[in-house]
Amino acid sequence: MEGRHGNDEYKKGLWTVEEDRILMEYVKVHGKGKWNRIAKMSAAGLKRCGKSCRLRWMNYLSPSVKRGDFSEDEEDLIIRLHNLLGNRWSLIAGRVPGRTDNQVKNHWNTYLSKKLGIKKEKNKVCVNARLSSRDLGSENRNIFSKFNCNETFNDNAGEIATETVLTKCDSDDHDDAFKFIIDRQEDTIIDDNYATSFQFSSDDLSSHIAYLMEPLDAFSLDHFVWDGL
DNA sequence: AAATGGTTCAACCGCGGTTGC
DNA sequence: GGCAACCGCGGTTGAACCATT
Repeated sequence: MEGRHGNDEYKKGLWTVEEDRILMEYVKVHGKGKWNRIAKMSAAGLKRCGKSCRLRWMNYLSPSVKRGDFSEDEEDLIIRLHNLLGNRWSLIAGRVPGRTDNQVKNHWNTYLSKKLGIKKEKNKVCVNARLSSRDLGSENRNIFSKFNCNETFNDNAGEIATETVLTKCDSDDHDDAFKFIIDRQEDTIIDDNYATSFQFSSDDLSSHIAYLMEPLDAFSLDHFVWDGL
């Protein structure tokens, strides 16, 4: 594995103008990827590990990277996306044109989280799920302890898909009732209503439940009972 | 002017996932 | 299947910069 232990073979620290020039020249000729080859090419004369080269390109040198202050629109978008996705910086950055995950993460940690007064805390969500027989065949009712759950949010930012594993942690006397824990991302705050849906799947069954989430209020729809945050 | 403390952000680290042999 | 190389992610670090005393 690269990056383990100290390695005098490669230089660390801030990049110089000359190093940037060499890296840009390499990408111009050979394209992105195969970052570890750069240092091995003696002609390049760049004593940087592949990981460092990749990061420098992705976060700074790439023409698609936007520099400068974040606009209000960008900040609004990041806040809303963070509400939905938590600290999934890469996913968030993918929806903020020109911004990298590192930029978004830094801006959140140094500015936005303070502006919003957000404290770090684990946000586990408990869901009581009541799956009817038409969703869960009687012969399958007790054999599943975990469901893959693809959760799709929909708000003004568009549709966002996330993946969660719901772990069955309890069941009561009703043979069609289950309690699940959704381990959401840290720092998740929900301050607007938004549409969301769950797509459950296991080897032999699939179920789809859609509802409008109203944060902090218990609600139920169809055969779902929401236990709140 | 110097010392100190706070902030910013580029870069590093460790880890998990993917790919290819 | 096992292994190594590679890629990408999120958390963390620390040098540089700025503000205050």
